[in-house]
Amino acid sequence: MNEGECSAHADHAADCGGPRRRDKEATKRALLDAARSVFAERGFDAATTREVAGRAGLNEQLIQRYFGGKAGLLEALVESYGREEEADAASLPPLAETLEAEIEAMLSHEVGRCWERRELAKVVMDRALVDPEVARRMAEAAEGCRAARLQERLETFRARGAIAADLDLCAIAQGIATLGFGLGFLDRVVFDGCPRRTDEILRAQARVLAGGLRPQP
Amino acid sequence: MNEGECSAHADHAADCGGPRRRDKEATKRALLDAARSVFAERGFDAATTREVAGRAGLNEQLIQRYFGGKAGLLEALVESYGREEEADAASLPPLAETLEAEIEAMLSHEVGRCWERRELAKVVMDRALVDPEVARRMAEAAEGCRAARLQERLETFRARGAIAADLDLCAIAQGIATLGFGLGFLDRVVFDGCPRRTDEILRAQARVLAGGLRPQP
Amino acid sequence: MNEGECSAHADHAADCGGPRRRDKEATKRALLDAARSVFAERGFDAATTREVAGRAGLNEQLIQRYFGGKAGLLEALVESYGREEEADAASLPPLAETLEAEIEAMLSHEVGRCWERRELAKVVMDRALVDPEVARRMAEAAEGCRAARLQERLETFRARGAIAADLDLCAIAQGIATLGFGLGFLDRVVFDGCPRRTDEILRAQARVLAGGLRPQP
Amino acid sequence: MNEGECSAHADHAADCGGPRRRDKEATKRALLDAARSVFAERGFDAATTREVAGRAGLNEQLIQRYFGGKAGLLEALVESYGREEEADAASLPPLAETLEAEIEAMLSHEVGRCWERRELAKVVMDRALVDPEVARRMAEAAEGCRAARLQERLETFRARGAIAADLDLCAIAQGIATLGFGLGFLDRVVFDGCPRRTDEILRAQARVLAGGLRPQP
DNA sequence: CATGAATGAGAGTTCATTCAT
DNA sequence: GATGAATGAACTCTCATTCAT
Repeated sequence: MNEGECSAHADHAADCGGPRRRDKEATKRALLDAARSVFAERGFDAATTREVAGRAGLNEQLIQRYFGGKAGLLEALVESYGREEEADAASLPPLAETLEAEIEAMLSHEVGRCWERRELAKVVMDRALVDPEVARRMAEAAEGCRAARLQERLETFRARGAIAADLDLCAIAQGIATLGFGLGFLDRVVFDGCPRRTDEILRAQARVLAGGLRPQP
Repeated sequence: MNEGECSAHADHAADCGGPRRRDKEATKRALLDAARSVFAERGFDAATTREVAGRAGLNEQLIQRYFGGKAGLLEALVESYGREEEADAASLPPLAETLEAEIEAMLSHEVGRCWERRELAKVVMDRALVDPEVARRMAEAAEGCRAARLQERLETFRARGAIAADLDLCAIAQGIATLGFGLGFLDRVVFDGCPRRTDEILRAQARVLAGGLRPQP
Repeated sequence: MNEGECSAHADHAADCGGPRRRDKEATKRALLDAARSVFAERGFDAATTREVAGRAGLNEQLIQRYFGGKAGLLEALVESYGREEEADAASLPPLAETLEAEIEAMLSHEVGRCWERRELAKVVMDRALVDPEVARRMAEAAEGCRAARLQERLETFRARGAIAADLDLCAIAQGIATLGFGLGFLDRVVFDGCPRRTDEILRAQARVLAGGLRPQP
Repeated sequence: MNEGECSAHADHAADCGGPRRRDKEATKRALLDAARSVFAERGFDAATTREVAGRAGLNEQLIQRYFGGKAGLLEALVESYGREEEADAASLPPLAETLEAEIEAMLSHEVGRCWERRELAKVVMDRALVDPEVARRMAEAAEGCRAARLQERLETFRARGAIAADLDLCAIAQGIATLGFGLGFLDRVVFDGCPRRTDEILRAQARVLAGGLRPQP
């Protein structure tokens, strides 16, 4: 509680040089963390600023100060969702050896990411259901980042002759992206599905899809 | 109770002279219709019983009387979702000629149904995000009805020799079901995607999947 | 439930000659009994007509029909309180042999009556606290019936020379009446006092009062 | 907190310029005063927090803030009743010269106190009628404070030889306490009796009781 | 900068009652 | 005559937010 002055923030201890420096950023981050957690648990509308502040161990008033209110907190979270999606698209694993391994890896990666970001994803989906603007941004992240990147990678395989020339890779990439999100977010996060079962489904799909993409003799 | 006297009331229009009174079933239906609409639009938590009653053209208190409150209204909707899913599983189109046509038809059928039931689906998804019990029931409906039926139909095709013997059809059916729901509910309903685009994706997937399922020489 | 037609009313079976005769009076009585019980238990304001009707096994609407509403039910109870007080004043035990025995008997009688009528007394007191008109009628019953009767009996003892001539028997009778009601209603009914303890107090007071009333040499 | 700055606030008059704000203790006191008044007037159940806040000239929400709701306000009042009873028992007038004067003084003191605390007493009695726990606490205050103190004083008179040795002074003290409360609260406060008449009754009782307590030759 | 005090709006629910069957 | 349906009013309480210290 009272070791120095920045002790409350367990992780990003960073440099607390000045007597009260950087508290502002740490406070904002603590509020966002708490909000993500509370919003995910209760839904945005049912969540209260009191609980958010309480979970962050901070005064309720700071939400007003730093985010202009509950809505501002949400906006910041939605923004961070978009940013993380972009960041993630830039850090994909290297291309796999075979097409089947590649599809499996992409699906698996997507499922894993949905799980890691499950709180944020729940918050954003919760709002997307009622706020078209949020839905638009969520769709953009899905299509612009995930599907686009996926398509690029499939094009590479086509260049190697592993995929039939007459297929609409854009549509196929979108289908696979939708499947990945469906498996990762809906089945695993929302429906609390068994991870092993998801893996089986994912592998079966990868095998069939790879088979279907291959140029037929 | 008996035929005649306002028995239909499909769209609670005041088509029987006086203010639509003294018809318990019609009243309940009107409230459920209004609730589905309002809950889908605003989300359950943000929706108010006042607006539900207003949209139904009925007194707010009747929600308490017939459903025991706002929560009872929701419960009735969630129940009706499950019931409709079951009913739907019993009224599928006949098997298609080719495997590709079959997969395309099933995906298309699922997408269409998601669109027809979009309000109810939004309401249930909205709750599934915060209430594990609702999530469980939603998952059950998806797997028990959709995927199971799909698997049966694929088995028929396998019996005809159109599908390789060593494939895990259960996992594949689940994957296709997830894809269908993803395309129908997420892409079309939530993300407001273009119907034609969804169709293209759906057809591309059907073609690739059918190709991949076929016994390889 | 269905033995004949008047089976529901256990006590006043009386003559149920006609097919539905006397049901009206029995219904009113059943409602009053239930109301007395519910009002005493919860207080008038917190009691609901629903519970009253439920406890009587009758339709809520009959309260409106027969008593004009919840307030009418109360009015009927307050009236019956006054009537019972009067009736009681007319059926006192015969004069005791000694003055001490007489005072003890009167106090004891009052305490017993408070206990028998405890529900009704609670209802009336509950209203007397907030409604001056009810308070007036309750005071009238106390003074006009109890104290007046008590004074008469003390006068008889004075005529026999058992009470000093210069005492204000009216004031003394009122004091004893107040004591009796205090012991019977407050101590026993409201404060749930032990009956034996009340008896001891009552006997001690009777002895001291009788001693003090006796003409001093 | 400290002296100066609106420390008194005896009658929440806006005597410190701005609208009586930012003074927690004064706010709580004003709410309690208003609640006592409103609850006494209407009864707890019929009273509304709106009227309490209105009479205090404060926002309704502060009742939630400081007392956790309407029930908390009541609890605070019931507690204060117990505390005041105790405090009062510690500040009795000195022993009178004669036994008769002593009994008269005690009765008179009790009646006076009932009158001063009439609002609070009505509130507590109102609840004691329906809440056994409140009744228990009220009985405790009556017996533990009033009767016990009275018995002590009578013992002193017995030690002086003014009271017969064989009398049960505990029972007699309880009887006199009940009489005092009956005269003060029931007759005067509830039944709105005439103060002079109460005095007459009280004096007559004191005379008779004193006579009866005296050792008989 | 940070915090306790204060506030207005509004939600769900309960209740006694009136309306028609 | 009796019963279910319907209704408007009101209440307590919660919440996000603004005001001052």
